Amino acid sequence: MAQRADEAVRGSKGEHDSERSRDRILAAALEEFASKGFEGTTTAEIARRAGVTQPLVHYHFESKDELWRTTVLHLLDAAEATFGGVLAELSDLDHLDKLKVLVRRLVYFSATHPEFGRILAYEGAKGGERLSWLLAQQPASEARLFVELLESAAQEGVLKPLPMAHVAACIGAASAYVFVIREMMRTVYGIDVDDPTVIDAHANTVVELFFHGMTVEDASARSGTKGAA
Amino acid sequence: MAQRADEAVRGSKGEHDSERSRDRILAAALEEFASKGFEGTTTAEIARRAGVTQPLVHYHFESKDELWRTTVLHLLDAAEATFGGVLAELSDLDHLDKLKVLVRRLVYFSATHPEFGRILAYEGAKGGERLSWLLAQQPASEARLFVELLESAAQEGVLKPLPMAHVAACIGAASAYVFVIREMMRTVYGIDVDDPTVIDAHANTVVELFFHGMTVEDASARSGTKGAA
DNA sequence: AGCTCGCCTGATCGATCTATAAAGGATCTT
DNA sequence: AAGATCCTTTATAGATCGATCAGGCGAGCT
Repeated sequence: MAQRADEAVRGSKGEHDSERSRDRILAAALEEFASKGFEGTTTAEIARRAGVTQPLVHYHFESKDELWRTTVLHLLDAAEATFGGVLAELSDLDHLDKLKVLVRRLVYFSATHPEFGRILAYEGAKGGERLSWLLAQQPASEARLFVELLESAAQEGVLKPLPMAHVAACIGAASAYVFVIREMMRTVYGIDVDDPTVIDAHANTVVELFFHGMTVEDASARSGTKGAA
Repeated sequence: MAQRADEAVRGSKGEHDSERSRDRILAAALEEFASKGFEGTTTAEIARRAGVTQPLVHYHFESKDELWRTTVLHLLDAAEATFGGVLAELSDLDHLDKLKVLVRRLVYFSATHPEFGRILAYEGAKGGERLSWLLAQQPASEARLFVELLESAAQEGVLKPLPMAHVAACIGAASAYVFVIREMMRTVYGIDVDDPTVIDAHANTVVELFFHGMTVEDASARSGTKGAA
């Protein structure tokens, strides 16, 4: 119709915008799929948000399903960029320090890519083909790798003997959830999870909670108890 | 069509089944809304799952929206049954014990009513009228009450000075998430979150993690470190 | 200039969506 | 036995869904 928004902004350069349109559609799809789930998302709304017509979505992406998979692959690329090779980079550290870095990175990733947690919650709840496909891409094996690291640390004696799959799930949940339920955090607590200060505070809180607990244990005056505002 | 399933089971008694149908629709709606979100759910699928025809859904509930609200109200009733008056019941305990009981109850509620966490994640991500309505029913104020309890404990010196809204969010997330992403826990870790043993293990893990942390702190041989299988 | 190729749009199809209308049948009242 | 009431169904309206198709338009090649 009338929404083309920035055609004029690009000016008379007349450069290709095929890539441009495709990217806009992908970005719009990410928002839509993350906030309404697969079934609740319509290609028409994606197109509207991207400022293109609905058939163009099917020109660039064969089907709604393929668009979803492409969207998720982009998210997984971002995850790869954040976590890829991190274990090699941290190979000099002991298990505990390794875990701390990983947890902070997980919080950071969740804050910058809350859509991942949302899609995971959405698909992880009901199962089905899309979940199987998603997990088969790699995150399942990476999750198990994280569990193995926890178990190594436990065998080493630096972590308590806990069911590490549960621990991993708890850490993942605590890291991601506040960013997943963005609007609720704002409404209930008045917290803006996009605020970098808030992200730091959350990372500090998660690390402190999971590594040392929230209880003040007698007289142990640990050093790094920096609970931000 | 042909799905009436249990008409014969009821036998010749000829009792009213209006209540029966209504309840079946509500139960079906709960499953559907929780697993596909509001937009992704169709009244036809709810009817199919309940074994009734689609117009009957609109006979018992004015609209899809009203059906959603009624469904959520039922969930909130269950929450009220689990948490209502619990603070009075625990008024003799100190803050730390109070919190431990509350956390265990939260895990239990999340395990028996995973739909609540799913709907909360779904609506809490995107905001909007339904989220506002949901929060206005009461859970927002109860969440703040929980935060206040945490803050009291901190002022008393038994908890560390942490941003308690974050702590509350972490506890809620860690308690509920494994049950929310039921299918994913099964696929990735092979854990069946419906197993009572697993629920207990999770409660133990959450309490241990949040109160004392997962790190083995020097020589402190705490008593209650019962990490299940 | 004419042709081709890639990007994009308008028109539209069949399926499915929420919701309504009309009527069938069981039960109860009188 | 007739009528009223409640629960339920079939039929269907009007909107919207994912997807297809034919055509338009601009850039680049010949």
